[in-house]
Amino acid sequence: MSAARVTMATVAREAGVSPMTVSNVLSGKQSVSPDLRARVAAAIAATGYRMNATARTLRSGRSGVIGLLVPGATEPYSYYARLGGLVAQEARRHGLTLVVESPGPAPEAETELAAIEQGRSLQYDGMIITPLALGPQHASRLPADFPLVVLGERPGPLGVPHIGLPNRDGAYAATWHLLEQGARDIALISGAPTDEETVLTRRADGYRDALADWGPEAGEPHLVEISDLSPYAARSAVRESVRRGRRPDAYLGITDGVLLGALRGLADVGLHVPRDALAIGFDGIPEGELSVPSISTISPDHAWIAQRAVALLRGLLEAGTPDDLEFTAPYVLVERESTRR
Amino acid sequence: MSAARVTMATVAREAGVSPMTVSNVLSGKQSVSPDLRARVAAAIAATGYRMNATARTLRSGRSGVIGLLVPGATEPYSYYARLGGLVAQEARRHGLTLVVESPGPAPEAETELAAIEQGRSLQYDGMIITPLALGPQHASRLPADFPLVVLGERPGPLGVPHIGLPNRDGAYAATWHLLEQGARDIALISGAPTDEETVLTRRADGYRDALADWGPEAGEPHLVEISDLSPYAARSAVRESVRRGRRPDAYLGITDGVLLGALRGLADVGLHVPRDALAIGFDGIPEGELSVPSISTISPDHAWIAQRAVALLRGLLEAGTPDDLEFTAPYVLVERESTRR
DNA sequence: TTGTAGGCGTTATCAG
DNA sequence: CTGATAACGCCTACAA
Repeated sequence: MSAARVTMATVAREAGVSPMTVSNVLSGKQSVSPDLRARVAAAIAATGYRMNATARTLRSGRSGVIGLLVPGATEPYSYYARLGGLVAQEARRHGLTLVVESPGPAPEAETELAAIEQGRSLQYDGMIITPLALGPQHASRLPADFPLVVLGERPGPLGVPHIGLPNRDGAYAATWHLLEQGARDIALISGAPTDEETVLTRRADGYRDALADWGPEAGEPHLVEISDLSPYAARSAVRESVRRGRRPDAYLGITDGVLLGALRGLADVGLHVPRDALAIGFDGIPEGELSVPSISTISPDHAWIAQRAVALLRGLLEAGTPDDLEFTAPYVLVERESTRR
Repeated sequence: MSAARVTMATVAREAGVSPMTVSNVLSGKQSVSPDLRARVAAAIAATGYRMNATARTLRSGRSGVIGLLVPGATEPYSYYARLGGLVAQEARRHGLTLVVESPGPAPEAETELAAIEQGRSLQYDGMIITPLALGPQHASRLPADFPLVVLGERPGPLGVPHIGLPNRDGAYAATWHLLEQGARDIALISGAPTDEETVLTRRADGYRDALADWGPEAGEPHLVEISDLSPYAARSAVRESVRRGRRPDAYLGITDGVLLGALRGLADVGLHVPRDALAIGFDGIPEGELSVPSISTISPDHAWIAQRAVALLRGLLEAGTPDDLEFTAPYVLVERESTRR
């Protein structure tokens, strides 16, 4: 005995009304008399009916689902896990469902494009994306008629709303804070510099500018180079750099995750923060408050970003391209144990 | 000028074939002559056609999407973030797409049921769920004809495949390890005990049994009670318990996240692990390897769980209910700094 | 306020 | 190997 399919027609028959009336009751669009409304509700309960969202989407052209594309959300100390939660909450407030797509942490343009394609294919109403690998050269391959909001450094100027992070200014503030705390030999822990403008180059700019503005006694820029932005890479890179005799009096981590890996690397060689070196990160992940020592950080306003991203996407859905396309998230410098002498 | 809709019919016209042939080329079900295959491919490229997965799902009854329901995946130190990544990877290997639904960390049965309903409504082929609040009393409200695989403690015996964690045995092993390392006053950091069988009660059982088996000198069971399973709750609970004069020589955290919060709480009052107390957790989250000190833990085999969960779900999709419904994940005790004298 | 007709884009089925 | 037909479950548009 296979369970009979229950559709709106089934419910309609049970309630003695037309399918359209069932639809109206469910969507609450048209006004339906209380009598029928009750009969339909009873019939739904009796039949165990559940809406087929797929059919609704096919017909109406709207799914009520938005996608969030974040790289490496399942990696340890990922900034994106936190952001994802806030965006989901904000989406729910507006009656939208959020689904998260998270390709691996390796930034591959094809993977990112495929994830966008998939969201489009699944008829998401739009997506909020954080491209890591997409550059201006891929701009033409982004679907033109698919609402997109870009977070973080953008792949060149597209006609797409964009929420940037305060990368340069934040890194500047972080570096300045280290200098104020007495640091005079600050190492930046980051990936190899590139020609393109990325989050790495922007933050490195802020770091260098701060050192330059402070004056000669701020010391020269110095990079502890890591192969990827994982805490693991940072751990071994910092450990080896210390073993090779490099002993800066402060570290600026390109992300909080990287900085936490660096702290672990320092512990590996018996060094202690803030006693032996100061340290500050970037991202404001919650784990930074719980670590020992807790880490100072540049914390962009994640709630602001989530709210703005969803608002921009909703604007795209309802009103077309807005006037203002460029936004930069506010930030605060959070001072914790890792920069306290 | 609005972009014209491009459907299979458009492609078919461009290629001079029927829509059915386009469908066959795309799905690879039927064999199509190389000539037509090439013409269709060219037409797809020329028109910029993308499949509408919604329509395909409606007609075929299969979406190729499976849902993963994990509570609090975006919370700091969540065990589920890690697991989600592995399940996604495993699903991809089988041509399935995984989407993650993550209600907040608060265990509310209605929220969990709603998330399952939503997955069903969106025509997911099935879901892998980790119910926190669902109990036997909700069993009847689970959709009967919707493939489900349950992870963790199950809401009573359902006719549903279930992968359990080695909760009792793992907690036993963890406690025993602390005893072997010399601990004689071990506190369990956990939520208030309940009547129902939950992850909390199972792990507490293992803890108590190990103390009993060791003998009188193992000391009495002692609970540091936390209001929820977050690291924040653990931090304040442990800190306050120390301030009230409680000074056990070891802690067993009900989860790694809880234990990391506890370490932070100990640091708040100037206590150091492993010098002043030993500590071990449960879950094997990657952050436990990176913290200072790194934490010993009971680490269930996450890859095994992910693989088995997807295999079970696929079995449900293709072959109906399997013979074996009950599985328990293997685990290893990972010894790190937090239990090294 | 309620009902009827038709189609959203795809694929199952079966005939050619 | 290819194509015509119909249907998946719902909602837009319009009529009653």
